[in-house]
Amino acid sequence: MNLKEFSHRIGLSPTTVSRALNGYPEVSERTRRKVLESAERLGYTPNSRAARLATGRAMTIGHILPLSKEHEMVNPIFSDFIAGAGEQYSKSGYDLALSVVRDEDEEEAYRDLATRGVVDGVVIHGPKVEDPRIRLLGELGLPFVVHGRSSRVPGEYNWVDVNNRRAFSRATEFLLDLGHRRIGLINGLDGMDFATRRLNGYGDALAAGGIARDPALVFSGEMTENYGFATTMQMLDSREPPTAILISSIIPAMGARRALHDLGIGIGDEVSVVIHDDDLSYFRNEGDVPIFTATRSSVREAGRLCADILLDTIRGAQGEHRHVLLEADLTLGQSTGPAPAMRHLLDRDRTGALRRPQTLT
Amino acid sequence: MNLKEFSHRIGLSPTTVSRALNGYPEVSERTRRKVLESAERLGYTPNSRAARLATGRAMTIGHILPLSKEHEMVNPIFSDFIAGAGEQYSKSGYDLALSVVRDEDEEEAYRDLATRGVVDGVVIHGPKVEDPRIRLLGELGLPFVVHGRSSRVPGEYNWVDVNNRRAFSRATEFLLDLGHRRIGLINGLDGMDFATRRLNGYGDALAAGGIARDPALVFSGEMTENYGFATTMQMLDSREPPTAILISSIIPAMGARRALHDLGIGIGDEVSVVIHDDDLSYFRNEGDVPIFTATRSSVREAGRLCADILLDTIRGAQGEHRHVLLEADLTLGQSTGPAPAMRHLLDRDRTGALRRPQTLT
DNA sequence: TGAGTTTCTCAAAGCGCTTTGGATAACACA
DNA sequence: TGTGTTATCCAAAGCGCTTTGAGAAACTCA
Repeated sequence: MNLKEFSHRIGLSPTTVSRALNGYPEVSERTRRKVLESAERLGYTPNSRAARLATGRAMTIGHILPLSKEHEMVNPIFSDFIAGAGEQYSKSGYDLALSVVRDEDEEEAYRDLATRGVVDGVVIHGPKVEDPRIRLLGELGLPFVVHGRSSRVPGEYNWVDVNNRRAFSRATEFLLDLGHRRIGLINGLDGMDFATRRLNGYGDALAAGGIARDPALVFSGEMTENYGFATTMQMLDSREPPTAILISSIIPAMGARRALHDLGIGIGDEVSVVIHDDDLSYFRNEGDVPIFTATRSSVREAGRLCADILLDTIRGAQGEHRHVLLEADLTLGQSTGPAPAMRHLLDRDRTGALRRPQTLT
Repeated sequence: MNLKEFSHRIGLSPTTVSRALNGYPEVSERTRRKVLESAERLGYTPNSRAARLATGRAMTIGHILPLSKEHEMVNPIFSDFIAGAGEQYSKSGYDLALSVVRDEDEEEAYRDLATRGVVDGVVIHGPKVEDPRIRLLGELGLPFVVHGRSSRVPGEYNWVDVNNRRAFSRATEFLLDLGHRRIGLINGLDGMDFATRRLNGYGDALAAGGIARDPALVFSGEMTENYGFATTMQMLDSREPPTAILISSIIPAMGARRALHDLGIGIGDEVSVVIHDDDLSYFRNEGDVPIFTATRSSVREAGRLCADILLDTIRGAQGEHRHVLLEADLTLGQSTGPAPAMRHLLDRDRTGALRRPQTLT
């Protein structure tokens, strides 16, 4: 049923019905209620295709899901982010358009979305250092928000990010306080902005503690289970293995755990592990005492925030660009303990931080 | 730039340009090339909003991502499925619309997509036994394909499914052959069609082996890491613990592994584990010898197949509904070995199946 | 009762494309 | 030169809605 027929059936003009449905003030509350109720009863919903053409608004937000060239891997945080953002879109009557493209076609995909007019704005995922997409979208005049930030990009833009540098310097400090001196870092892919910031945070804390950075203890790569396994194996197989490891995501942490178990090394005992936890819905780091000591920040919440900011921008919130910097909280889990050399201090332990991990057997 | 201006600039009529761009035969190859090239050069792309209204086609496929009520969990296979399907959509010039809704609003969401005319077809994810969505979409007249199947639903429909029953009966037989007699099953949520079929497959093999099903060894729930941990703990804490466990996904398998390690039980040694592996891109069960013995079937491939079938249906492939039943292959990993009581047979082992797992230390 | 206000109707333009049908131009062949 | 074919053009309708402006009807208040 279309507007013409519907309005005819309920004895009103198309104009009035359209106004009633779109909340214009020229129609009385009584009529509006009547229209809304009749629409419900007769099952009339305006055709979005027509409305989009008429208004010039797509009422749609675009997300681009790039498949990494190497492993054709999907970003594991993507679906939780989308869940958060999608919730907000629905509330505001917006749809979500998802384009799956190979890495190298990503810029073209943004251009395409813009010129075809199928979205009113987009979200940039996984920004790299000096990410070219930010400039591109500025030129295209398409509103956007970045999940993360991009270092060394001139100008202002909307973003929502975790304070990665701070999170990783705190995590490193925490390990230093426990007496660890050789601390490994299993980081994200080189060139990713978040990975750079985490590396800097790690470096900050080491420098403050007067410890030299050992390149043999720092890894970057795509964050799979196997990557965590292989890097952990490599570190522990070396002449000077670390006593603690920092891991950028819970997924490679699974691999690290597997490596440590295979080697018969106790976690939180002989080797401590701290992870960054995106609070993925299908992979919660939970329990009375969480499995891993972690810096945590909900990626779903970040999705909600990005959506809110983008929708505000699209609805014409003039003025400055908006930024949200989320602090990650450090939560204590079973995976950390004093460095082996520090074990004799255990009796004197009075801080929660130095408590030995619970054992479950 | 719109069609009018573009066609004027290149000295052709809008009609001819539209025909050239849409591949109609009334235009010569020479002109078509000229149009295509000029469009590229001047950056003209038809406005999709207008095209959609004019043609009555949305050129968009809808996917609904329901958030489970209990844990607000996102289906972890969703993003890989989408990656597969999305690839095919792009190739055919289709867009993907994603709606994130709470569980209980899902049917309403399909209705909405249909009446608003924003999609030409939809994919049904995670079908339950007697899933009401199938009937609903039939009534709405919206083309669809189901990823999975739904038992006890009358009538025909398009689907792509793994032979879950066969996969799990084979996995169970495999364990029986290794001498296991008490085999646990950590399954998906009750009521999910795939979970029912897997349970049946497990039951088939036990029955064929003359073994009674012990309800204390069968679990169903949302497939999180913690679920795998808790159920494994519970089973092994019982008076008659299993010597082997079947797990419906690699994610709870992580939890099971954690439980076994915490209890100091050797995997593949004291307790064997077989998983179903969806071949998730961020969580591959790989290695020279895979971590887990597994029944494997790529969910991304399933996404591609679903997309192909749906697009064919939309493009008017008349005739019967299409079905694809994928067989899962059983791949041997490090997580299985003969049942403890069978250990004395090891010397006589001549089959690959009975080979003890490699150890990495 | 008349002026002002509110509510609704009507007619029409416009969004930018697709699609149809008939007219015209260009070309080939006899 | 005429006929038939092919390539292009033009004008116009239509997709189903939004939005505007002008005017009629109903109501409110002095």
